[in-house]
Amino acid sequence: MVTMSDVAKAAGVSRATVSYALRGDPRIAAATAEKIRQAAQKLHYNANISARSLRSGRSGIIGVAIYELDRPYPSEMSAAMSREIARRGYQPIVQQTSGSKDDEIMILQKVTSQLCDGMIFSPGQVSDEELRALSHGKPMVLLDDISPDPVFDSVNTACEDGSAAAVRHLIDIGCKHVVVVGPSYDMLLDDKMASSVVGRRMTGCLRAFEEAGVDVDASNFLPLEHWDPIPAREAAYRLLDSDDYRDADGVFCMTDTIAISFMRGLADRGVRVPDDIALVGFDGVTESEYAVPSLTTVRTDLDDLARRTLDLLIDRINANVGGVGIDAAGDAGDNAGDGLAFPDAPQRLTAAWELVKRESTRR
Amino acid sequence: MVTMSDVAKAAGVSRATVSYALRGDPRIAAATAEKIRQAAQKLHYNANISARSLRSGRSGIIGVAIYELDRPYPSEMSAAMSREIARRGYQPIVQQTSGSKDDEIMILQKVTSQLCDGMIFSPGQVSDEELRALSHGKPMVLLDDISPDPVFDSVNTACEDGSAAAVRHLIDIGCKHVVVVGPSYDMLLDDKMASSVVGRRMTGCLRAFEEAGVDVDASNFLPLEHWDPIPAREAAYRLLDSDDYRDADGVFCMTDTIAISFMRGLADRGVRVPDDIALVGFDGVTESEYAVPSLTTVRTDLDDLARRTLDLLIDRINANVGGVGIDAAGDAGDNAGDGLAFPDAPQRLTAAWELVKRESTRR
DNA sequence: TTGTAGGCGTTATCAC
DNA sequence: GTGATAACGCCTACAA
Repeated sequence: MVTMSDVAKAAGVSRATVSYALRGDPRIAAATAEKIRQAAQKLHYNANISARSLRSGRSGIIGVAIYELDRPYPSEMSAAMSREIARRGYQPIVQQTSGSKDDEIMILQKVTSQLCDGMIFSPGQVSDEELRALSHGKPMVLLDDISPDPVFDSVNTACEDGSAAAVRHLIDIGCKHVVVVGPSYDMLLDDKMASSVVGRRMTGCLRAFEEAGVDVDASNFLPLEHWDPIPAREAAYRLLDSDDYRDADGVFCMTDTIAISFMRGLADRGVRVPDDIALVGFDGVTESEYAVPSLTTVRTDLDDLARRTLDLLIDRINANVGGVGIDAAGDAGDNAGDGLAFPDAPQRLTAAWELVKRESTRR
Repeated sequence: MVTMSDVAKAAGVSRATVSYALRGDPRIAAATAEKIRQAAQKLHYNANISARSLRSGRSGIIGVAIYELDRPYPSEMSAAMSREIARRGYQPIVQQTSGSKDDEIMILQKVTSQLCDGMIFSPGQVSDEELRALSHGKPMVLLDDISPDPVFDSVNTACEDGSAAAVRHLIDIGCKHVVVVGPSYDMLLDDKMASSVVGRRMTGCLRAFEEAGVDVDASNFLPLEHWDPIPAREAAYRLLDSDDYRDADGVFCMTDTIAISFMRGLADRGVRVPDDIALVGFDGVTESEYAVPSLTTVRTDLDDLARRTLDLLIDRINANVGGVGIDAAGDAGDNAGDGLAFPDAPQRLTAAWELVKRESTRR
């Protein structure tokens, strides 16, 4: 391994000078800096991240921790985040939380919060308060976190407006009995109605029903225990087999993956989409465009999502630099939260989206 | 941040004792060790990875660097790798190489080879020799790397046998004119025929054709500049529009993503699968099961792939420890078996696979 | 069985 | 402008 000392020796200067020069400190003479850069280049020098991180607390890495890397939406989102992180001059790393709480904690404790200058996290089981403790004062932006009393910045998908648009579209094309696949009707009574993704998407649906003058009951909702392909496919059988849903002619599935699996379930029974049942999904994954029939969906603009997320995160990272530098009196990060020179209130943004109309609702 | 000193103070011992105890060194008395563990637990102590890595060169992290995280196959593969890495007690991190050579180099230089005890890499543009330099002596296992003179261990998909099975299956169900989508017929003259994924898959196809007594010419191959959805969809139009392929009745696409896009292209023109044209893919992504019609495919067993990959990698990591430390009596059982302090020759394994027959070839 | 001490490569605080 | 020098938190020979 070639270290800073090697570069210093090659350039005939001290280690300190190398450090300054490579980091672009203006105090170093241009000629010296150039000489040092060339020496570094020739030796294929690369700063040791562990050493830098140990000494300065900064690594140049931004971490993305996400649930289920093997599903289309999370993986396309991670890819978009990775690209945007790289574009901002940071190194992206992605981690899979697999949905278990221990896993999420482990990842944050062991890797992300230690190694990363900032984190992008899609919280599953861990509460905001726990996250605060796990973040070690490092900046973090949450995805689709709607907790009533937010601790971190977050960027959300357009749950309400998007879902409302989906249901409205089904009604517009003439559906008389629209069924929403995902939530249970009982959800209405749940106190998480306003603070969870499913609750907010359901709220959007209800708004659309109401605006269209449609009375809603349990037969407008087909609950899904897990938002996975197999239960979603079987949900289609349930819909077809139950008297409650027999005249259903329009279905809104809360994710594209559910929609595509549901569509497969309909195909298993020979039900035609959109002729017999029209179908709308949510997310706008690539797969939705290539399905047969292609899927109408509420597409989240992932590039916009990534851009907004990194705007927030990098602002916080830069703010932290100023803060940490003066931070001689221990880790004030926590207790000074409501004080002066400290971060403003958590922001909450929504990513751009659009309803993409395709064959599954073409009538 | 709570350091080892804090734990030492809380437990009333020295830092060294804490280090030994937490790493399970048998020299520490059981009672002392337990006391230390409890103190660490209570203080929520977590070893600082940067410090550990700087001092010992080991971080407990294994990195996966892969091309295009937003495609189904790579993302499902990364997820399988992540799970297996975690199962072995390491922390997984995933990075997207995006296919550019600079990117691959950057990732290896700046992050992976520095931070990780071992790497799993799916090489795109970088040659084996360059990789050797970039690896900094850290163990690495390559995926689907078929270079004639391998430097690293690798685990491959069953390119030849899998492709042969795909083509054979199309012939078995009665296809008279099978077209392989992906490679160009000119590939045969290419010197990378034996050392690239596309070349080896093509070799498998040729074997199946030959065994079936089918004469092959350019009309059995439909080249694809990029293995992406849009060109694949358009390839279907090309197939239908060209006289060369007019009587094609069976198609083998070199990946599932190509197959599904191609199938979409056929649907655009009202061509029925499998009635008019039968279709086989390669990979076995989840999506292939939910497509309509469901896609017959050469499924790679990703769990098996991950298992074999980590068997190789962790062996090398442990061997490296033996080499680096002066650990005389160490677990020589593994590494000192053959030869001296030098690693054995690169191994090359193939992941389990199966031909999954589905609707797209049901006749 | 446990403590002491030195150093991993970098950055930051001083002098010069 | 540049160069010594001291940490950052941990690991590990060696001493006790």
